Amino acid sequence: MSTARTNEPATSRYHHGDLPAALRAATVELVAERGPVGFSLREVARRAGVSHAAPAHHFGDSRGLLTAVAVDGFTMLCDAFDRSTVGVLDPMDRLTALGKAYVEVATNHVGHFAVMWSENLIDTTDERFKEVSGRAYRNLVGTVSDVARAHNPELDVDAAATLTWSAVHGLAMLHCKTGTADSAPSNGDVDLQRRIEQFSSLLLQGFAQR
Amino acid sequence: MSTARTNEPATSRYHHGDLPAALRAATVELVAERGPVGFSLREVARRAGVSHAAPAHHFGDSRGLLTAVAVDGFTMLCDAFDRSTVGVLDPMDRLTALGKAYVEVATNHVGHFAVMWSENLIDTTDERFKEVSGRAYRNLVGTVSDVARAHNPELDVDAAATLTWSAVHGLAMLHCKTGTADSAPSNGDVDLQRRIEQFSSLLLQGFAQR
DNA sequence: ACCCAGATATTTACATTGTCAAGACTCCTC
DNA sequence: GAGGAGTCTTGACAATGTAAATATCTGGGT
Repeated sequence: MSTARTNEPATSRYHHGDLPAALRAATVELVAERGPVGFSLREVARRAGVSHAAPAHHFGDSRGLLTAVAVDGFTMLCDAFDRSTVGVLDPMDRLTALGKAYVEVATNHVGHFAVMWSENLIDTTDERFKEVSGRAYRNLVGTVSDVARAHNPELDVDAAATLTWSAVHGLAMLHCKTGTADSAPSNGDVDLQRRIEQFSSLLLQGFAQR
Repeated sequence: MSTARTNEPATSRYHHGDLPAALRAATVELVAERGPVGFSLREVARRAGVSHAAPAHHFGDSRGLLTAVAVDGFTMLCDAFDRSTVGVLDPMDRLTALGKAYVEVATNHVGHFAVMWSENLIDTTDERFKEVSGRAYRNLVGTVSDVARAHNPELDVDAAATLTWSAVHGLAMLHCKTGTADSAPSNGDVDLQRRIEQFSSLLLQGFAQR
């Protein structure tokens, strides 16, 4: 009879089982509630049911944990990008699909998303972070480039890509209200999904024109 | 013989002279150095040469001081908007002028700018904040609306305005690196001024098309 | 000239946080 | 079933934000 270790409540054991995962989850939850600034290492430890110094062993410091969460978020974004464009051939349709995927991640993973763009809280020089965030960006740039190649050879690809990235990022930022109540310039009450379609349409009209 | 109060070094006096202004200045400086997260009320007080509790009397708490700085920033933005469009009649030229003014403020007032968009650190329900940030936004929306009226009656003004705001904001965000070293998706080495011109061109092409 | 009320700044105090170092516990391997 | 690596806790320290009590200055009325 082996002891039913795996069925025992994690709280009763000295070793947590999968503390890193629990800490990531608690972080995401906390950030979604209080915003990236309301994050606290000790509160995360509290929610995971461990002592305040436990996270250090797995993630180093506060920045390390948040960076790990940011990497998770960008990984999800890359996956969503890939899923959204599989089988889609027309470059314009692909670009629209990327936009929708971006919004989807921003909406369904508010905690991750807020951390991903809190550049002051994470280590943007982290290798894994650079790799995965760069991959997401390159996916977008490549698709914009395809649009140009297909519809408008004279398009400044670099400028168009930056514009697209800025627009979709700015939109997500304006829409992503974590922690604090509601904010200033009013995001309007138009839902995000519809918004991204409008953006795609407007941007693509500009891109396709020669 | 009146005592030369006004000529004495401020440090020797119990009363500071204009502490609110000194605290705002110290805040802007500190944020420009260490980013909005590196901000600390005690450090600001230290730089202003007063005790750590002095700011409370003028700004309430930490959030109050940052909110005041954000209001200053948006006020400067509104002023820059007004200055940039005086005498400019064509709606498209006006819109481009607004974009340049925005970038100018973002570039020349990094500290203010970082605080303006740190929604988690300021009180976005503050009346003065809502007034002045709303005014800036309305200025932009109105101009986009004028573009539509002049060149394309069928343009969805609301969508176009949000896109413009998102784009210019996203760009400024990606470009505005306070505190931390350098960041991820690489803003490229194209300078901001040129970038905003490219954006204007691309966006306006899309807007003008029917 | 004097004094006092209100504004301004300091001092003291306390709870919270991030990080470090030292110790306790557990699990796996030999 | 002992040892060692990995995991978690405990205790401590400096820094921070905020509140309350105290000290100092300023300006105006008498």
